[in-house]
Amino acid sequence: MTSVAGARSGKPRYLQIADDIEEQIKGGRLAPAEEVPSETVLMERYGVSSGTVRKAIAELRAAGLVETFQGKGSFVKSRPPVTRKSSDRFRRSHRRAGKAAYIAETEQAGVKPTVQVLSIGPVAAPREIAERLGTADGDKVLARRRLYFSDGVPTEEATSYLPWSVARDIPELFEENPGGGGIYARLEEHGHEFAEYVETVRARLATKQEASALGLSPGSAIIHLTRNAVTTSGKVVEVCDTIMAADQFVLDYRIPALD
Amino acid sequence: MTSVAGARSGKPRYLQIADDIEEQIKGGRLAPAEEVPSETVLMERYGVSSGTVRKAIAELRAAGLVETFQGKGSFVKSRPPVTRKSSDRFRRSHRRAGKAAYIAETEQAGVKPTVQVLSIGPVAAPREIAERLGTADGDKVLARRRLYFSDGVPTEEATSYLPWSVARDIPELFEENPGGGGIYARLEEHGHEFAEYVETVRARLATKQEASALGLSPGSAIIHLTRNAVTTSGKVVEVCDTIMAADQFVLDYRIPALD
DNA sequence: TAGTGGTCTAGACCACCGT
DNA sequence: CGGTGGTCTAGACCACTAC
Repeated sequence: MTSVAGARSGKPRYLQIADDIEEQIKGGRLAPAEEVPSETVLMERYGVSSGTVRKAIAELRAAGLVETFQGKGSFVKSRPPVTRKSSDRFRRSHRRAGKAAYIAETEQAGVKPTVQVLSIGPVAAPREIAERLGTADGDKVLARRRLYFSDGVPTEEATSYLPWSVARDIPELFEENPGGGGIYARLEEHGHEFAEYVETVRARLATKQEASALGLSPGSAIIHLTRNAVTTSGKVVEVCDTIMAADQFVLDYRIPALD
Repeated sequence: MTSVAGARSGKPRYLQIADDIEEQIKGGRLAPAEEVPSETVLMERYGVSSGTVRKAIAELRAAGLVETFQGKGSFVKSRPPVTRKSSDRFRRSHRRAGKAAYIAETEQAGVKPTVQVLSIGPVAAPREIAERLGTADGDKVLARRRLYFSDGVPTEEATSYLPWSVARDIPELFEENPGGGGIYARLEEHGHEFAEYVETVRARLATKQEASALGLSPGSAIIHLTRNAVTTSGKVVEVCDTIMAADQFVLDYRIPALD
């Protein structure tokens, strides 16, 4: 019956509560990784019902300030270090030094990189991938799916697609560890000399699957990067499709001035 | 008392409802700009209470499929055309043809571009901008803030910063319309020959201000792009800071293979 | 004034986590 | 087991829109 609620001061109660907790976080009174008071406690403290508290927490989650775990509670997010993806990470000199692109760039950021291979094997090429590879929709391609971690935190899920005609001759591409310098080094050893890489960047909200794969709260932003590796003969020998947690990456690109 | 609910088939009811409506949209049974049935109707149709219907609609809103207006209803979003930002948009030939970068790229996408100048004038350089320009924090710089529209829909808010020492000699930079080819054409006319542009891409959720400036629902993803314009003498003569609606842009970059 | 979405209540049961 | 968050109900009142 109450009703009461609503716009005592213009602003919805759940936003007032969210703002209050946000200030406590930003003011340091709630430290990173610390547990936010439970819903029961907050209901009593603010004199509201469960639904209102839950909307407030949902607001904080959407803002990326807390994450919640069923049965455990809500916790202040610790802001993880940013990994900078700079556009010189594909230099041959890195590969000659035995470093794949991911290792080269994250080491630079002072983060310990690890990789987990999720699957390697033939698949039917999805439409967009086939278009980029210049093959037909559904053609057999080699897919290498892997998950990258920075200091143990999953940050990036990447799938490389290679035309079967290219991949079948290079046995290392079917190994979990393709050897020093990564798959690009192996491709160059087999006569595929790279001329350029073309990257396409999109950003959007994470789907449920992506969020859980990267350990994100639903509603987080992700960067979707697709890269074509183009050889001097103009052939696309690899397409890499990557989903990254947006808050952990900054992408740098240099564009030469042209006429 | 009921309770009932919960996991009849593993999946929460509100997600089932959201999925059902999503299929109706993707299957074309709910056309773009069409009104989604009202909450009252949906409550009856699915036999659930208001809260459940509201969560389902919230899910669709988060996925960017519908937008809702208080007192009017929820409507299927018409998917606006994607503007592709390709990395050759700074070619001099575009400028010689009298086209600024934004015009060149959106025309290509078949969209009618318009620009609204929000402000032009001296400001104290924010820290990150000063760093990029190579001046001191708080130095006087010329700021040009403008809002870009595609087919009348706000899509991008950009602020250009130029060192005062560069800007003061070029009167056109203080005009709303800097003339054919945009400010880059004027800078080149005054002896600043560009060597390269360095772009930094970030993605995150929109703040409240950004969301309202771009007409987005809060919680939408945005792309934050910052560009340095570097001359052949190595000087940064402009820094452009841009906030874009993530669902309206795809960024393309070409990275030459280097040793 | 009738209909819409926006907020809120005071409960309920479920699923998960720790002890 | 008790505590946590996750889902849901069946209402209520408020604010806005359209007629």
